Amino acid sequence: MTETRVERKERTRRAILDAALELCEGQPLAALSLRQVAKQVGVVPTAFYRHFESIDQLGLELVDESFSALRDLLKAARTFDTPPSSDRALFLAVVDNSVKALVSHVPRAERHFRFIARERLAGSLLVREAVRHQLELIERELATDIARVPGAGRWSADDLQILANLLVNAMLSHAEELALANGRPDVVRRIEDTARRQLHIVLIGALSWDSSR
Amino acid sequence: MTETRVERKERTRRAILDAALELCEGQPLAALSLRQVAKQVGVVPTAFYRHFESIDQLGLELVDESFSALRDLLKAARTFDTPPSSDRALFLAVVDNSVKALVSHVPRAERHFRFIARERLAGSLLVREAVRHQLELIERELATDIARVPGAGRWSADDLQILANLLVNAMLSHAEELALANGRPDVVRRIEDTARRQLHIVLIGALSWDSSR
DNA sequence: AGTTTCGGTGTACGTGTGTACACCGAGAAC
DNA sequence: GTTCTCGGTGTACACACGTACACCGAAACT
Repeated sequence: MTETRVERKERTRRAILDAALELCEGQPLAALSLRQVAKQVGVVPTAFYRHFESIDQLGLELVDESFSALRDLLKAARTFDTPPSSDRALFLAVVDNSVKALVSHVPRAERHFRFIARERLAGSLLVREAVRHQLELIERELATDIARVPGAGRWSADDLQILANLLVNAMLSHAEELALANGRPDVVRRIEDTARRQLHIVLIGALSWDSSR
Repeated sequence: MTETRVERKERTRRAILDAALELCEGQPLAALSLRQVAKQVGVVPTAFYRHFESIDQLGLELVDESFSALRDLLKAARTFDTPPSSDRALFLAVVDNSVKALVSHVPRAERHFRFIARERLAGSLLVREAVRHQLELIERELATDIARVPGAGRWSADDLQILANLLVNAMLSHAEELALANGRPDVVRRIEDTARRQLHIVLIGALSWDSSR
């Protein structure tokens, strides 16, 4: 009625995305059928094609959705108005901020992260590549941020990349655990603590690491 | 003929497991149909039930198969006839041995590891739990081995667990990369190098980490 | 006011699915 | 040599699937 046509279209598009995300819980996207999604939305199967040309395309959409907020959040966690002076203090602050960002954001988009965890290695080729691409972006952004800290000269470009990879992998595995924690406060706190300590260990190791060894 | 009945049964059982593993490439186990597997084996669909009561049970079998050799290999990589004297030298030797074990073993069971990577987070509840259980065993075994090195007193039980978790997660992500490398020698070498450096960084960090900080 | 656009409908078809059931035939047990 | 066991067969059914096609009706455009 008072609803314009594009609004209406956007609404059922969202409904399809949400339905897919919900029906996916506990099974991979590939095991999901068009008809299940359509039924959940309350729409006839063929209507699906008005919005997505395949389940795969829907998957790509969900991947983008899942990462868009997170990447900004992580980058923000590494920018300071007045950065700590020593390398060590700076790193510890970055770890704290990043872990806090993760712990606060993941539970707010739990279903999305469970989706990512599932599809990262089990999804179709296209979806897997999309996830991998996003993770590489995060890794690269982290590497360039690390390269900017005053004492970063000690690391070669190779080692920077490797360090960033180690950090992102650790964060990823904790994000996956968080997404499976169902927001239970004690579990979340334990994961948070583990993540912080692990990242500390890594950065302490990195600080006494010399690429020209 | 010259083939006994149990031999024959074991043979088609193996054929079913292999067929499942092969058909699984690029899709999750849950998206696999009984009939596809049966056709691949060259057997009528209902014959499947003579060996497994469900695809899920077949999955559990594959999980056990995948891990049984690896765990022994990793434990062996941490036992020395004459262990190095300093903590640091010991750790570096352990890292080298473990990485070598991984790099030599994973490509020999590539399909199994791709299977594990896929099912670890995307499989059915039962399969996921089986994988998680195996990983926890590896983690625990690593933690007790670390606890035995002379200078391990510096770490609390908590921190030991956390350290082992960090190491296993790093190894896991590299094992997954290896399994996807399709044995391409340059890629394998790069992964091996990355893994070794990352584990070094972690252990250097751990060595200058004090639980009572 | 008349026409076009387009999200959603309803029907219909061929195919693949899990599984129930009766059956077979050769190796094992007696 | 007779009987039993049991891996594998063949048929059959009800169901869910993806998708092609013609159609509808209201918003959007002219």
